[in-house]
Amino acid sequence: MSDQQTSSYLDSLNDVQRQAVTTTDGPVLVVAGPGSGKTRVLTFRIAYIIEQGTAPWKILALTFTNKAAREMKERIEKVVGKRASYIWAGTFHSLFARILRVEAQHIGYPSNFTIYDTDDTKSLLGSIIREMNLDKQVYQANAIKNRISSAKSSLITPKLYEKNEELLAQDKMANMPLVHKIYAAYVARCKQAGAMDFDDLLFRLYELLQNHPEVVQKYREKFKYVLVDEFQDTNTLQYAIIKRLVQYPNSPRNICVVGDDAQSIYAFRGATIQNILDFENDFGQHGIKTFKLEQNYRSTENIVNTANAVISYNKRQIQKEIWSDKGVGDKIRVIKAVDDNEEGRRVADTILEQKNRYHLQNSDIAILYRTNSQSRIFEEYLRRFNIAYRVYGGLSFYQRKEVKDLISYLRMVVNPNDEEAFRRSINHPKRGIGGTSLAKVTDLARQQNITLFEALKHVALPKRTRHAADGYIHIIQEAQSKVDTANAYELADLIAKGSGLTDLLRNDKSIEGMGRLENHEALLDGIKSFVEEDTVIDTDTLPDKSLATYLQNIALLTDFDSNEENQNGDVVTLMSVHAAKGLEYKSIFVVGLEEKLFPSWMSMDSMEGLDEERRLFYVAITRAELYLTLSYANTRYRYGKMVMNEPSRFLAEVPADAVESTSTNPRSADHEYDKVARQREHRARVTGIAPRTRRGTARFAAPKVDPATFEPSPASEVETGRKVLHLKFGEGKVLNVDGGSDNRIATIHFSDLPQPEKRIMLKFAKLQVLD
DNA sequence: AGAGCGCGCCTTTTT
DNA sequence: GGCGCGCTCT
Repeated sequence: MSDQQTSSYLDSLNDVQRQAVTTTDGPVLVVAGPGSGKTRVLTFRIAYIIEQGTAPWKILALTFTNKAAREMKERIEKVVGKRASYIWAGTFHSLFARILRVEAQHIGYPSNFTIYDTDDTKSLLGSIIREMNLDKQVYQANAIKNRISSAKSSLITPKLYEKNEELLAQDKMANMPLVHKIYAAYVARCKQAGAMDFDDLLFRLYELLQNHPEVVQKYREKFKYVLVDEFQDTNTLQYAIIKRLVQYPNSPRNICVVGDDAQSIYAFRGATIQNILDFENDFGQHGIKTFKLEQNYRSTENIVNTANAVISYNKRQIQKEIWSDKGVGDKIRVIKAVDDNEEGRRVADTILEQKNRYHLQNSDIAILYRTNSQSRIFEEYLRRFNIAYRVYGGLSFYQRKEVKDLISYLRMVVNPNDEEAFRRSINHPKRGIGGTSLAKVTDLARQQNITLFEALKHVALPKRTRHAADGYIHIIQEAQSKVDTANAYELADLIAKGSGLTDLLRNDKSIEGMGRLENHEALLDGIKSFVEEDTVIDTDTLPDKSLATYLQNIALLTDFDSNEENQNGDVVTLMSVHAAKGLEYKSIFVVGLEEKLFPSWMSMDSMEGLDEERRLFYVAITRAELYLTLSYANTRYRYGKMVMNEPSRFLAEVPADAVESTSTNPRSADHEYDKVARQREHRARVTGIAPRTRRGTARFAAPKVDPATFEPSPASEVETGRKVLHLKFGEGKVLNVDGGSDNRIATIHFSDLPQPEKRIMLKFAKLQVLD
């Protein structure tokens, strides 16, 4: 790459940023305030390392969300080109899962292991608690899940737990002395099922690196540069893994961590800002360099000063001075509403007003709340005001019941040991295998130490039930027999029809039922587009379109990630403050600023809890570029009961001179609107049909090309220079074809796309050669 | 074995 | 105010 290009992006940085980018060797700590260009530093740093001659696949960049990773890769690609796709950039969970699949045999797991999500974990814990004859009111699956999760995050195995007086005492206090037994059983059952939960993806990797010198050696040699984003949100376990990778004799210790103690908001998940302090100790004697990014390029002075004032109420923090030169800006507006309905209406009303007055797009605006359940009321009023919106978080697409039902069958096909998938699919659709039969199956499985699926094959059952069981076994095995030849969509289609799931949903004519069918079909569409149109992403691992690969891909997706291609609509964003981290909007509404809600009642009994809530408020405020509106309601409905709320203490911490003095409440909504709204509300109450929310709708793009006239050509005809048509991406020109004869990959330029260049596997893609 | 009904829990935040 | 689970009746 030319010096010119190098200097052009380095020139766009300020002094500290540039030093943070070019100090590539040895340990580096970057303390980055909000809006200080942290992502720019990270991406330019990686680009710079590549330009200095390091191969992209020797760089490991760890983030917390897929979105952050994707954004980083895209921005690096703009500087260094397609080489960027070889960088190991991704979330802790997804990259570690990738390594674990390769190394699975070392730890006695199949490489096709299942990833248990939160529901699977809770359900398995429920089974264990039931089998141990414990009172589930006392032993709550959720609480135990958290105990186990934090044990794993602190590197405590069941064996260590059993010997840990402090943990045992805590459990006794909570009247749950047998948690350690449940923990041990849970780990054993996961292993037996060939499954890992989210924490296992970290913990098992840690154990792998700990116990297998040749494996840790391999990855130490592989990763010459390690970068960690949002370091303040790492937990002990994550930091332990990082250290394992970079702390060894004669290591260059090329590690760069970027974080902001003021934005640490995941302590509840075991994250600890202690890691930042420890980092300075752990790497202190190896010439650690610290850079503080203190200039905020995002927000007006009013917003930055408010944020500074608020965070100063926290005791422990790394000293820094965040400043802005973007001008004073508008004052902060506070909306005081009598109840949650009025809050919803006034926020929607203010959004309209801002759109008019400042010429804002919907996409310039976000509403942030403490708990996902608060979204409903805003959805309602935005809909009434005809403002397009999108809700992030809450139930993700892949957590919907009807989606999980089909996926549980697919999981059985890939990993028949998967206990939770078995339990979920065995009697849904109903085929007459209820509790009694299942108990027989479970008994046999325990007796002979075989999986539930194996036990089902051999257990003695009444004739009718046997027949039903054979039907279930047949459909799973039929799919299994094709697993090596059929792609994910062919198998999913076979299962959807063969299991009776599609028919079951088709026969449900209720409104909810139709929504479920829609989601079921959206899932199948999604699998289809995975098979037909997916581009090459993981160049490192074997790219293929198998069901196993599909399941691996979706296991770690959140609501955020499932629809990046076509979410560019002009919509107002609604999400929790946690989900908003790293994002920015011209106008931000932080709502529900009430005691017991924000700060949450759960964290109000401790200083640490309150400090974390305050950091959360800090994160919320600092998302705003130009306009910040805070709102609260005196009363709101909770569990259908009206509760009174004091305004949040955080409101009192906002400097008075930053707030609009004339409390210019937005004029109350006009009467015409109110009348319509009331009528609609009345109708909803009478019919019992709630207005449909937008959450349940399908999110997969319609093809740009008319499928009726589309005629795919044989892959062999796709050659460099050819003009081709792609169902989803439209017309494109083949720039290059590489890869072996069996695995040809074409680089195609689609002029209609924001990111025109796609790498497409010819084996699966359907392309029509035009000339 | 399944349908129907009532009870109780729920709401922090996420990979 | 809604959902899931378990109990009861068929």
